[in-house]
Amino acid sequence: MTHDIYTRMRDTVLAALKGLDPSLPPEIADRVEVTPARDPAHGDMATNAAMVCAKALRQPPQKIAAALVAFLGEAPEVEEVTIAGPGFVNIRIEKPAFRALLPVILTHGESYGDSTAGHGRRVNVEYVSANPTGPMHIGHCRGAVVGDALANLMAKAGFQVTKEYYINDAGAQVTALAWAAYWRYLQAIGTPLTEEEFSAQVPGGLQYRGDYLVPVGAALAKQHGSALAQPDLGIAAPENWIDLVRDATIDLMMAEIREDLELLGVRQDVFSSERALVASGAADATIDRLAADGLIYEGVLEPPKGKTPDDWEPRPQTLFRSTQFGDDVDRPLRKSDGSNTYFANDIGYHANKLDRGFDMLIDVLGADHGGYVPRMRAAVQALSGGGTKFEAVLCQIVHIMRGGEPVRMSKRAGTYVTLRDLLEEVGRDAVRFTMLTRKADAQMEFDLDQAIAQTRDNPAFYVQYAHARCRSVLRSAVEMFGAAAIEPAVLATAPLDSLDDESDLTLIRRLATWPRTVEAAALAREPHRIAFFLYDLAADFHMLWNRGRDNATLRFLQPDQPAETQARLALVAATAIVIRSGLGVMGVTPVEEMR
RNA sequence: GCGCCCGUAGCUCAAUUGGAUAGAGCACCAGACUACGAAUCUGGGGGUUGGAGGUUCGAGUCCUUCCGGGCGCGCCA
Repeated sequence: MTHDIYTRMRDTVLAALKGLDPSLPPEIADRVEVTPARDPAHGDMATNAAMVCAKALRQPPQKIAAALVAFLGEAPEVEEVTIAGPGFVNIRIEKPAFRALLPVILTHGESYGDSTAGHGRRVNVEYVSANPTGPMHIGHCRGAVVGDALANLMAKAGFQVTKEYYINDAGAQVTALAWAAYWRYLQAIGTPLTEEEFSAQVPGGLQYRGDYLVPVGAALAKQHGSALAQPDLGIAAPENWIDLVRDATIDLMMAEIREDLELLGVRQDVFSSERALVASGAADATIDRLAADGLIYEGVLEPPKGKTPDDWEPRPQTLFRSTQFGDDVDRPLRKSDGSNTYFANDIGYHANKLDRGFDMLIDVLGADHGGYVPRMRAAVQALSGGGTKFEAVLCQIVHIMRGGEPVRMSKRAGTYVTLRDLLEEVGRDAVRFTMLTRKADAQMEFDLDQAIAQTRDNPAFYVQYAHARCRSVLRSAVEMFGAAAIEPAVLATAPLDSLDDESDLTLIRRLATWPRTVEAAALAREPHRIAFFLYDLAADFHMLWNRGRDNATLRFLQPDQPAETQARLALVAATAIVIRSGLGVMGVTPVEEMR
């Protein structure tokens, strides 16, 4: 049986509707929902059933509502049922039914809130996937946190999740990286060349001038001496060193990135290399597969309407018929030098994921890749025959704010903020929590002052503080009554009738919405909802705590009232469990104390 | 020019995916420490949800159209 009392009530409502008309169409029944009441004056929950079913049952909503009132009024745990507005049915639940949730939470621990909504479907969540051309920066951070939390969330909601990182280690950018690392190598062995002289010799000029490659150059020098250079320490023929330098540099950069991910608390299950994929011929094989289905052709694209690039010239290209699957234009797969476009390789990669048997592929991307989504969706649809869903979660840009002013990101001005800088200044927990306080697809301002603040306007702090307070109470309880007093199994048997204050019940009702919050957030792919839930839960708890100052009977620990104390400890322990569970989804530490 | 995303209190953002009187925090004003943690809490003012139409029992949410911002638009990834 589900732990979600709203789902249970919905089942009861559906049973009532079936009683009215056994032939109620499933698509109508699907629209019936039982939701927590927004206003406590309306009761505890409400259903739209009467309005939704009016047409199918050929009866006015009021009449259906009246029938529901009669039926639900007899249902167990129901205290009162009323009709409101155009046909809402408001339901008030007996308090013991809500209180009964506490033993459930205490018994199940953090698995309370787990859902089976995912039906064990195999999902691949790909995120971060930064080029290994430098350390991670703020731009990567949001995608990393959102992807990681989304994966955790979907796992909790009953999906079988694989976390994946796609290493973009093929193409022109890593060649440019190799040249940049080679420059640092030449410097390390004392080349007479100046940076400008060197740059003039590099195809496309020297990129990646950041000093993070200095250690790479030093490592190459240590291992190879001057063997990779000309005898005069000038530039040797690229074919003699470029593969070696590129491989070594990518390895070192990836090691760096993995370290950054570790510091951020992100651990992916699978790292896939674009270069390995290309080398295996997977991309070309996939193109052949599409060609066999008649989805590849040589053609000439029209220039974009209204804005023709200056250097536009009609050009025959190898194209994928993505328009057959809803894309705006067909997409090129080969560059003029015959090599694959990024898209072609990415098709190969997604085919690889399909071969691994996933039912669903989710890419967490930067919003600047939004235009890329339709073509990838088209490719996955073509390759899977529509059997596998492709989704993208787009992350909008993050603006860093300090002292009310935006921090301009500039490598030259030295205000470039790496992920490591951010973590050192703000801390992992605050970074992760703050990144999840906005819908992914909305621009956000990351206020450094706020993220460091130890006050209510820092949600990370506020929620962690609530958890710390819970643990503080439980520690005190151990001192007062012994360790056995806070054993979940013991607390689960506590008599709970004394939990009768409005703030007690508000907190319990909040705990009751945890399962549906998890499920809804997972199905909407919106991990930020967990952050908001926890913030509200923390607020309920802090409020109850302070009520105890005015009203001693609401204090958690009352040495002369063991029964009441036990009930309150059950509430505190259950709250701590749910906070811990939610923070677990977000990848934030549930701290024991804040001192 | 076309496509996608967005526009909600002075500011930063929510809104149970079409539900009832649109909610929090910050800022502002007024209050609460004899406490198990006052790093907290209580109360107050603040809104034509960018504008205008439409769909229906019901719209911040869906459709149309303007205005304003972001991103993208053939061999970058």
